[in-house]
Amino acid sequence: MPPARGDHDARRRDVSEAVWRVLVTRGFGGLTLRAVAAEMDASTGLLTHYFPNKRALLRTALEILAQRSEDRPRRTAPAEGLAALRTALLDVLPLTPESAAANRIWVSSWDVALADPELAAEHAERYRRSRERLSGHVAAAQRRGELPATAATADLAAAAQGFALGLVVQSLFAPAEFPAERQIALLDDWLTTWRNAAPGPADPPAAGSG
Amino acid sequence: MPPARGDHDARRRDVSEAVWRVLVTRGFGGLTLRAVAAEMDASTGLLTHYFPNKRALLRTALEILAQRSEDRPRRTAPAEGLAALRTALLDVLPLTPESAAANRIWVSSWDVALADPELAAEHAERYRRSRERLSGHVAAAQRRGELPATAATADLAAAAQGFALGLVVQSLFAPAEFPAERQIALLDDWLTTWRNAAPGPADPPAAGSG
DNA sequence: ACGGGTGCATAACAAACGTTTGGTAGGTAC
DNA sequence: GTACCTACCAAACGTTTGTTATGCACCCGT
Repeated sequence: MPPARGDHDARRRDVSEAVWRVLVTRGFGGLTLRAVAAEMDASTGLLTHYFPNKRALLRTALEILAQRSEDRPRRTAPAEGLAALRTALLDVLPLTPESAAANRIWVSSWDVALADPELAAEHAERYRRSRERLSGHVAAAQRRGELPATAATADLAAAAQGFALGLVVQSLFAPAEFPAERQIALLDDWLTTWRNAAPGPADPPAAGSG
Repeated sequence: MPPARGDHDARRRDVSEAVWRVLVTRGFGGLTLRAVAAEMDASTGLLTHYFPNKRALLRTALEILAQRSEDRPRRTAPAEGLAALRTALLDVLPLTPESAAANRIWVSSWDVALADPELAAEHAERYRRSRERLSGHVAAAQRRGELPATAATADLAAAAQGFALGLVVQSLFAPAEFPAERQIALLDDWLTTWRNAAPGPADPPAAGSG
């Protein structure tokens, strides 16, 4: 039996957290084994002991990133329908410094991910799942008459995710222009507009035909 | 007088295009002087002859990226108001392979940009200008009653840009799920929903109440 | 036609990179 | 106590990075 089996996973988590800290300050372009090792006052030998190569380290870093996004202290749970959708989107936005750091890493990861088909597929899968989760809330909201039932559920979910993602990017580059209150206000305006379209005061001229 | 004055700028453009091609396939993480040199069948000596260092090369690469976005064959011009806003957003979306490549590079650039305050500031400025351009169309649409006058012009412009940016990211990672027609449909649904909110089911049209 | 400066390749450079190796400390099993 | 396995360090490996130095070929004004 290995002497310290439980320590193994804990150590891996230590490494991942050091990776996290490096990514926050230097991005993926500055992610090197030496930087990570220095960040945790260790040697590169330690890293290679727990990860076969840099790619594996990077992969688990992205997993940690995804997990942190899921395990992050959720704002609420009991809400349903449109309120639940709002909550889910609020959880994504960089409203706090911690969330801003996490989002910063997310955005940075898109460079490596887009350059590597395998990583791109994993990222795509994550966003697909996120969209499915949102779809659940959208569907509930549609049943409750809080969102227009005429629109496709998946389309509304995609629009919601897109709106949140875009707002994240804008906020990261111009934090002064997009303080937390404004991000929330923009989201609420958007949700309200869509909810007001729910009963539908009749939309004959809507005409999606370009 | 230099023997080939016109050639100089032309050569710089050649280099920039090679940079472009490298970025499309390998992203900013794979942008090296040797890769660029090989891409244009030249040596690294040529690169250093036209650019003092890699940072300068990267900087002009980002400028080329911005310029290409501006010089790209615009869809139309005569449109005004909501139609102009729609056109401007359509110009951003990755509806064609070329636009997808350009957007891919945009997204990739966020990693280097976020890690470098100077580049981040330049990026932020570009997005701010883009938002201002959109604001012009939004304001016109509001005057025409095509968008709710109750909402702040800047907020609507920010929401529009956010929506487009987020849709770009989603489309890049899941091109199969977001073909051009769906991107357009999502955008039109979004615009239509907002336009239907313009007269306001409870608000008198164009009433300027505080 | 001929010197001078430009345009660029060739080649070297130190630094930093990911990875590999040899070895030590300390715990567990027998 | 002996054998062994895990955890880890220190150092070195060969490669790739950005940058610099040297030298040749061409075009130009004179």
